[in-house]
Amino acid sequence: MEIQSENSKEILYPHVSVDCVLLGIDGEQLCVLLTERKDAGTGKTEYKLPGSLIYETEDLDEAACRILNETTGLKRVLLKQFRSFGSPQRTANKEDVLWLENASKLKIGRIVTVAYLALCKVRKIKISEKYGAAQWTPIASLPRLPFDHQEIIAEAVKEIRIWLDREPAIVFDFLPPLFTAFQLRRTYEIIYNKSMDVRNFHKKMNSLGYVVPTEETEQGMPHRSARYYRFDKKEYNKIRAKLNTI
Amino acid sequence: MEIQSENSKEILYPHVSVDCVLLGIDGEQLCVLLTERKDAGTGKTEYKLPGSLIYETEDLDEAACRILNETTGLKRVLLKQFRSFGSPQRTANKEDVLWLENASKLKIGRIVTVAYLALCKVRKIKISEKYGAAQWTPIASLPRLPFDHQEIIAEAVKEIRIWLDREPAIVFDFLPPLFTAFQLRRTYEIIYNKSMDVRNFHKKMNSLGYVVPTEETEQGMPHRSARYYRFDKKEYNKIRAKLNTI
DNA sequence: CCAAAAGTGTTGGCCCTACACCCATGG
DNA sequence: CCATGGGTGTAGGGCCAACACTTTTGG
Repeated sequence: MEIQSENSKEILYPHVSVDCVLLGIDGEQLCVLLTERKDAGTGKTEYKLPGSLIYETEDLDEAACRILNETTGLKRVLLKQFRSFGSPQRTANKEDVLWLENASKLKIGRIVTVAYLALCKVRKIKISEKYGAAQWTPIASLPRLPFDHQEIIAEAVKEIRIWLDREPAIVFDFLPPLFTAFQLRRTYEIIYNKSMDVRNFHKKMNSLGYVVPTEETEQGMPHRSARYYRFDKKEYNKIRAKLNTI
Repeated sequence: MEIQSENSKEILYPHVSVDCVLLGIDGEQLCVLLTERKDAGTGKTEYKLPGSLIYETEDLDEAACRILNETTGLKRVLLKQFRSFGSPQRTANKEDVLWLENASKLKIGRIVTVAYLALCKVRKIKISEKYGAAQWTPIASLPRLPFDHQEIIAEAVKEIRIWLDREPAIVFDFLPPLFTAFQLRRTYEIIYNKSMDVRNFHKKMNSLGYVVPTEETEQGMPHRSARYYRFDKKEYNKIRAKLNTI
């Protein structure tokens, strides 16, 4: 991905946007990061997916990284393009269009949006003020959202399971560097929405090779302290590389 | 998908296009359907993926169906959106842009394209003349292609395996209604690019439940005649439905 | 009767599932 | 000492991979 000059970045391309679905786990729930927008008429606070029109000279992946960075302050997060949405009905709601026209200072007709997906540690998000405050919201209790953001989120939730099947390493994006077996298991349980057998989970986890036990343990629990594990990325990549040569 | 009036169909949206990668198996090779385009300058025949700008009031899936129909005469083929391509470099080649401007009568700047994938029986394609003649070309020996069509095809080939893993029924889109075990096995071998054990393949095929033997056999072979099998879509959907309720 | 491809069974390994008890810690 | 969650082993079943011979047919 190349660095763009500030100049070329100033021209928006008002036909294509990028929206980012950032998923995270907060306690017991799968959450999505929403940013605030002020309603043009009522001034009421509403929420939307972090997203923006793309710039004239910007690649889609670049735009997604930029949005992520502007919204969360994060860089180097693995973003995956997962689907484009282009129904002419997307801009059927006049309030949504009006809001976007105010925000972009451009006449908006139809917009095709390219949706990206990323997994995050809920704690890591720093609130950037460029697009207003960001907020983690449980998937199960979303507010009314503009455009087809509801549908985009629903598709994203379906997509993470498929993605996780092919790239198991991404679960660790949900977790801190040191995590307990319980945390990892609970993460899987929340994503796949089913409970898992504790013993089988331990066996599987230990057989993987890239989830390695540390000597550290959780402190101050009212019961036996849990061991911390860490994700060994080098080992993971070694195993991954073998797969690709088939 | 709704029917559009002819009127609204006449206005093109010169910022987003849809390209279709139709894959088929011709004898021993994986092939892609390309359409002809005349080079504006030299008048030389060149090839490209079937594709077009979208119309103002057309959904992306609709556009993909339209293109498929205009190119091949086929309807009701399962098309899957698999990725969008939006590098500003896509329109770096001036010849490509010039050709598109002539074809569309519109000023072309940047274009984001949404790529679709479908599997076809090579025999079934009727040549439609709206976009020029269509031609099956082996993936292994593609000519020079405009824009980033080469990259799109490469991604499509990666994508079918993933798709096939999740939706086994799509192999039958490659095959005639009656097919031999050999044909089905060879289809898998070509797609996954590895050979398979004959006995294990038969066992697996027979255990599936939705590949059912018929009483008909291949005739006129200089050896024992092979049984024809058929795909039982009802049975497949029954099994599929069970999966989704988990 | 020969060449060429169709069709068929068995075995062993691996992985997944189901299932119950003891261990360490804090209060 | 008790309540709470952490951590462990084993047995059975299903699925996959490896492997060789007999059958049918046309020429």
